Amino acid sequence: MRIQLPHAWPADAAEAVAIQDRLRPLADHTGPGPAAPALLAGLDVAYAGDGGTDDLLAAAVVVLDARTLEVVEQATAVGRATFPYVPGLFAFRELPVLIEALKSLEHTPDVMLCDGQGFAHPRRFGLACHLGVLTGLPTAGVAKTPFTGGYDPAALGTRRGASADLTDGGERVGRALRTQDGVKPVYVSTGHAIDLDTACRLTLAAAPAYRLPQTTRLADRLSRDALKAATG
DNA sequence: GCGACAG
DNA sequence: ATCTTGTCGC
Repeated sequence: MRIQLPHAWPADAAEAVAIQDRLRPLADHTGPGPAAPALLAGLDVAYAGDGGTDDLLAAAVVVLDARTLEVVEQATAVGRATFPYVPGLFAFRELPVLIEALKSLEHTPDVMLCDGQGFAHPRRFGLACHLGVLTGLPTAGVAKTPFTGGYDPAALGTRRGASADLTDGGERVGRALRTQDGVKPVYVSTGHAIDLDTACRLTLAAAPAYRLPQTTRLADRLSRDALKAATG
């Protein structure tokens, strides 16, 4: 797919925050998004380093048949970090190499599931929102741990499909979603061009057997393999 | 002021 | 994210 990283890239945290504030209004959180997507994409990045600016990064994108969850296409890209890891500015670290991997994709996914937050972010503009705005494609964030916001554990059922609102400052920012019976929930939030119900429904459909959706699992494995191949 | 903090 | 053995449980 053809996409381009913005020419201007932040030199520091203040500039990065300014960019998030400027792009935030462009994210659509009402959807409805793809009701029956044919292609799901999963993205992840593996690192070799301490979280600093010279870490080696390996990005991976997997495109799955939404119905069978079989791999249709996959791509990787390796590069150096352009930004240190800063909570809340996570996207500036991973986006460049993720975009590179996406460029070599022949298929255009109907929705992309990101490893991290979307709207459930201190400035309501997590990685999934950023990637959605840059690509124009529907995106959702599926994080392994919560970031901004909290939920009432007592309100979260123990069975697969159970969920509880993630709220932050009285605002609903996402949902804690149980993808397997008795397993820790994942934290879903909207990225762009999708609504929370659809994001949760697709996440659940992509996670028929394990806690994490197959998109995330395969992208995670592919990114590690790519990093290992680049490192030796 | 202090602690917490997606990956 | 990454560093990592054994171990509890189905």
